[in-house]
Amino acid sequence: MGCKITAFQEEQKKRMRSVQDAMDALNGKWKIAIISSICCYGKRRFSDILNDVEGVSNRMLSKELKELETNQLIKRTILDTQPISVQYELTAHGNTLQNIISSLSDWGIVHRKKIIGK
Amino acid sequence: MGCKITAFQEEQKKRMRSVQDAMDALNGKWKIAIISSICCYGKRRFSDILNDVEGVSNRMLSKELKELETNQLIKRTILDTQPISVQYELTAHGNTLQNIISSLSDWGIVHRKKIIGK
DNA sequence: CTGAATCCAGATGGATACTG
DNA sequence: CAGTATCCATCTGGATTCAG
Repeated sequence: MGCKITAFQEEQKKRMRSVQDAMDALNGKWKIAIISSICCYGKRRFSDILNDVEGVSNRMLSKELKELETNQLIKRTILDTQPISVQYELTAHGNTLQNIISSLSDWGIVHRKKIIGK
Repeated sequence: MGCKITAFQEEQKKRMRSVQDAMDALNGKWKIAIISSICCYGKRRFSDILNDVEGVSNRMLSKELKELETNQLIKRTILDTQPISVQYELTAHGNTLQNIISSLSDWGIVHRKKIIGK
């Protein structure tokens, strides 16, 4: 079993893993909205994002921001203000998401029309 | 509050919703693998996919297939065999996912190199 | 063979209160 | 302001069993 097609199957596995890596980086209830907010304004403070993203709690915002930072999609800067404020911006790597997000958005629009109606 | 930028904000909201629609359609632990399996072979039976997708249980396979069918990404056909067998294939709409999946895969490869190392 | 039903553990996310 | 800590409800997915 699995002789000639093994190499092909390995390719498939890698492909699936890559897609999953991408999905994981984008997953979580608020990540897309958070990225949009930051991307939109260039630089954005914690409390700004908290207002931009309708419905998110500070707990979840903090959590998702941390994950985005771990994935090097955003950069966190503590500003020397009184009281303290923290600024977030997309990294170069985070900016490469824009193509993906555009593709997903385009497909999502078609998909919604197809499934829900219009 | 929110006067001139309202239209812009509305655009943003739509965009975010579209991305989310796309993510929802692709989400779930096994969907990518299931789509890959079906896509790969063109037509595939339940038990074939169960073997292709390493680790999936029949419960989850059934569930994810149903969601994919609800989203009109795959077509389900009952074959008149004894015992009964069921064939799955991508719909035209499901095939339009290939671009998205390619984009995600490409980005995922870069992302993995960036984050994990290589 | 192709599922559906049940049970159960762990992950996810909301509400609230608290800290530096 | 920018989080952290705690508690709790819901969701997700695995194992197993049952059914057409």
